[in-house]
Amino acid sequence: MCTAYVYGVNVYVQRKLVKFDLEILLTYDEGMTTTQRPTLTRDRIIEAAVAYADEHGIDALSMRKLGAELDVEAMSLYNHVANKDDIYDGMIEYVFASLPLPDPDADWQDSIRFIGVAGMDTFTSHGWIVALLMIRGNFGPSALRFTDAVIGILTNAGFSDEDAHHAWQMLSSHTMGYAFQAAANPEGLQKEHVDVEAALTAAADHFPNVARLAPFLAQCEYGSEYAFGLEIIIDGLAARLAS
Amino acid sequence: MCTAYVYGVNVYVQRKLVKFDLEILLTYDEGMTTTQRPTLTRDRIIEAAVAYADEHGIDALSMRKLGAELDVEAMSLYNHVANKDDIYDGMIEYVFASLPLPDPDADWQDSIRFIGVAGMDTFTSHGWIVALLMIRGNFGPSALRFTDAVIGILTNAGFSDEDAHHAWQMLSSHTMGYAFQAAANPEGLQKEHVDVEAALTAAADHFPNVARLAPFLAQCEYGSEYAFGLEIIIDGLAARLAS
DNA sequence: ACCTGAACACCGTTCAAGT
DNA sequence: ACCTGAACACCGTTCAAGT
Repeated sequence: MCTAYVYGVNVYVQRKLVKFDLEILLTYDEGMTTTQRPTLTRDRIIEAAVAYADEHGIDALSMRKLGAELDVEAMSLYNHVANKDDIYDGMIEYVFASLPLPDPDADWQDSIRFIGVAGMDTFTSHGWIVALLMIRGNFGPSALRFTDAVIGILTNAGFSDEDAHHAWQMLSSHTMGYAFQAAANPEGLQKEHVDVEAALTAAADHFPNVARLAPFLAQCEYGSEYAFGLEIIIDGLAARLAS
Repeated sequence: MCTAYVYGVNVYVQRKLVKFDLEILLTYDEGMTTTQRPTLTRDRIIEAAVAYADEHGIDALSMRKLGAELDVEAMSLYNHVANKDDIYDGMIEYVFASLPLPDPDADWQDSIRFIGVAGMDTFTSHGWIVALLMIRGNFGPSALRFTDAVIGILTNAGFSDEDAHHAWQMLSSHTMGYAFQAAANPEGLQKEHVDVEAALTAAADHFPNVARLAPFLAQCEYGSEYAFGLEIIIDGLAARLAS
């Protein structure tokens, strides 16, 4: 891609690794007689991995393809990253670091709502995160910072430690459950899968209830479904707090 | 493993593919002068895949290892199964087929509770199912049968189609969310991961709330947490039904 | 110090050749 | 009809060799 590479003359070009910027960089490179590429760093590798997984899915991400994306042999990655699991951990950290936290003065219910909706947004825009969390867990600093903030909101609201833990488990399960459903949604699946609505209506004889709800199931808006359930959970927690 | 194999003289030995039975079969085989193995079928392949994934995890499952488990070359599997995805679909079907349905005369709240707890049990005893559902979706006959039953319970209880859909999404997200958490739980993760409780308490300076809840987080009983949340959801749905 | 090519031990899958 | 061995195009990762 970069047509020439002068060894030892690495000029760092500040950029994000989105496709658009990448093209600009390449155009820029080709205009030069002596071209250079930005030095390889762990951060650049992680960003490239996130961008690649966003576009092609996590299963398509390989060390060789990631290297090609960065204009480098796969083996060069190992100079900046321990192994592929290390890249996975970096990707998880990257996503959790991007989660916003609410205004500390806000009411606990508003805070929980804000965090929930923002988290759901982030997780659905990086559909691979659920799969990654299942393999690697989530104990990086950003994940801990996030967990700490939510638990802090709950205990400040008056929940006991035990109830705060209940609430945390419930909220995170609700969020991960919907993020999972959104990611496992046929739209997100491989194309070779049969059209779902057709499959559902075809099964009308044996599964009348499913057939009747087929329109709802086929065009489910997970974001608003999530919000609907979140209100029920918040109400339930508030009732428990009041008693 | 089977020392000799007389071509064309396959005697089917009824058995389940659990380790114990396998050993019995092998002992039996070695005692015979002319040994035989059960004919290969799709069902036997699926059962072996489920047993293998239960024991070694879904990532360790490969066509070659699965073949070895069945005393056959990997390529023989393709005579009974389209490809690995087909095996995945069979494994999902196998799990959903094992889900029990409640007494049709039971109260809707008891029915939902029964289905939820039984589902959570099944999903946690096959920890790989969440990952598989994320790759392949769940539109086999048993999954549809299960979905149909739950929706039927809700509509019989008086929920509108739209509210039944809301409730279904919420219940399945809750269940998949907890199944996900249980599967992503450090106990289920690779051993090389750092001891979580130690990591949490070490982070005490920066994350006081997490540190305070460390005991709860480390020894979380997902089954009872699930049941706790399920009650809140059922209460919320009942309140919505009453209004 | 960082990048690379060849190599190793694995994958899923195809296909012609066996019985 | 079913099983197999060799082969192909991929993996993650190691390591000695380059600059």
